Order: sequence, then structure tokens, then C-alpha cells
Amino acid sequence: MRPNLEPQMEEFRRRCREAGLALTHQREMIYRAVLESEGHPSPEGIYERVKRRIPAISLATVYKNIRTFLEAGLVKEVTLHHGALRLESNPAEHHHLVCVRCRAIIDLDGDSVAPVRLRRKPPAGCRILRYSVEFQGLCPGCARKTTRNLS
Amino acid sequence: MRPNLEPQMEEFRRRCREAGLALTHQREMIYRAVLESEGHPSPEGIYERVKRRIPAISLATVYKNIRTFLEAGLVKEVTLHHGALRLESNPAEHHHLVCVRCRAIIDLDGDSVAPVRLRRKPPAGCRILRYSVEFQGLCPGCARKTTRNLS
DNA sequence: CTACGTGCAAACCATTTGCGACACC
DNA sequence: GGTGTCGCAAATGGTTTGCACGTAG
Repeated sequence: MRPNLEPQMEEFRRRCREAGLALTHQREMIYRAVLESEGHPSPEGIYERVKRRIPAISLATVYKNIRTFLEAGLVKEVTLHHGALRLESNPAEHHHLVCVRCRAIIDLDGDSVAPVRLRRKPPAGCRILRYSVEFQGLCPGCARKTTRNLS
Repeated sequence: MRPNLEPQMEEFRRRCREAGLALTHQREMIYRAVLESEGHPSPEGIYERVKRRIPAISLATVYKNIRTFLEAGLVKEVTLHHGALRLESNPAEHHHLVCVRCRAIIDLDGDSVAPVRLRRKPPAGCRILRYSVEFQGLCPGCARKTTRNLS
């Protein structure tokens, strides 16, 4: 029922030390709340869960630490796309390459990707209408900068 | 340089009539601004562009009509994911099925999709690090309702 | 001991809503 | 002529920031 999270918590502490992040009680409880969540928790949801253990915690602290964790690669977000609404001006079917650094969106023609094949049935009761592939990577500008830094 | 947009505008008018939407000057100019935009315009960007032709237009009008167009399927958005931040509690590689109706997110195991193959080189200068497939469709709950409505 | 992290409140930004005036059909 | 749309301003929701205090290293 309740899996033992200690190994993941130990890993978390190690990675915090590596990243030079202070190990606070709040951070441990926030990370634990992400591990305990199902699906795709929101900052609010994490906050509600952490509050059970640290009633005095502030929502701002949760937000600040989620941001810190994202930057350190300790947690991932569901999508890289800007929170703000963006429209498609390209009416044709196509795919997206999203820059992990500056979040620029580059279109890839629909036929530049071979048709995607499902190996199993989709989850029971679901209906699939269409799909598009979301590539994550670096746009030309950020690729140049990063290469320089790595060299 | 400047493609003739009249055919698309005519199509737009037809689809507005079909959908029972009044054909106002504002709507025509907003739609035209989307057609004229490159890439992935924001509501603000559309607003700026429309203001050149209708200086008195309100940002709220642009938002209201973008929403109307989205609901009527006249324009598309870059991603169906909630604007708000969502974290991954599933640390394994996986794909997403997003419900076009209620926007629920369902995870699909990484190995339930055959590896995606690129048919051509990615755009020059880009670096691809990883990808995931975003399926659009209906979650079990919405699939049931929609089938009923269609029957 | 000192830099970093926390809690609170206020600020911010994108988006939505309420409402009176106006225009399409 | 009546319903749908517009413009304005105020409200909302999610997220960030400034600052004084507290704590990890």
C-alpha cells in the first residue's frame, strides 16, 4: 500500500548536497509530497499535502522550492510549453520542438516524423483522436551557447 | 510576399455562419491577425496587431473571441495542457493522453509506443534530447458522455 | 557567523467577468 | 427589435517578489 520512500529520499538528499542546496525540513516534506502524489500534482495540491505535516508552511515556500527543484532537475513538469495561451498559425498537422532552455517552439512538418505506432491498446475506455510528437531539445541559439559552455 | 488571405477569410465567414456566430468587423480582423502571424502568436500579440486596424479594440474582446474561435474549432492552441504548472509524479519515461474535453491527463507507459523515427534531419542547429508523444482524445468519462450524445 | 531559506503580505500577469451601450441578423 | 457582441473596469487565479526573521552548514 504505502511504498517505502526512504531510498528516494536518500537520493534526494544526496542530490541536494551535490547541487549545494540546504536540506531543510520544508524541502524534505515538499519532495516527499511529490513522491506520494498520484498523477500530475499542482503546487496547490503539494501545499495542501505538506500542510498536514507542517501547518505553518507558506504557499510561497512551496512555489519557491518547486522552482528550485525544477531548475536542479529534481522534479519534472508535465509540459515545457509556456503557461500562457499560444495559438497555431500553421494549420497543417505538425510536431513541436521545444527548447528546454528558452522554451522557443519550432514547428516540424507532419511528414518529417514516421507514423507513430502503439504497441498495446490504449487504456480501457479511452478514445484517441490524434497525436503530435513533442521533441525537447535546444534551439539553434541556445545550442550554440551551450556548446561553448561545455567545450 | 503577402499571400492573398481572401479564400481563408471567405472560409472563415462560412464557418461562422454555420456556427451561428455574428460576423463582426472585430472578429474578421482578429481572425485575419492569426492568419498573418508567424509561429505561435499570443493573445497579446494578436491584440497588438488588430489595434493597428481597430485602435479602439479592447483586449477583453480579443480574449473573448479567441475563446469563441477555440470552442468552434476555428483556431487551435499549441497545447491542451492546463496553463497552470503540473509536476510529474511518475519518474519513468512516458507519454500523455490529454482529454480534449476535460483536459484530464492520462499516462501511457514509455514502451506502449514504438520508438519514433525522424524521416529527415531536424532543422539546422537544433539539438534533440528526448521526446514524448502527446495523444489527444477522450478520457473514459468523457468518451461515455460523448458516445451517448452522438447516438 | 553568514549566506541561504522561510513566512507573510503585497505585487504581478494573464485571463475572465459584469454590465451598460451598441450592432448584426 | 431582440439577441449577441463590444468596450470598459473590476475581479480572479496562479505565481512571484520584497523584506525581516530564522536556521543550516
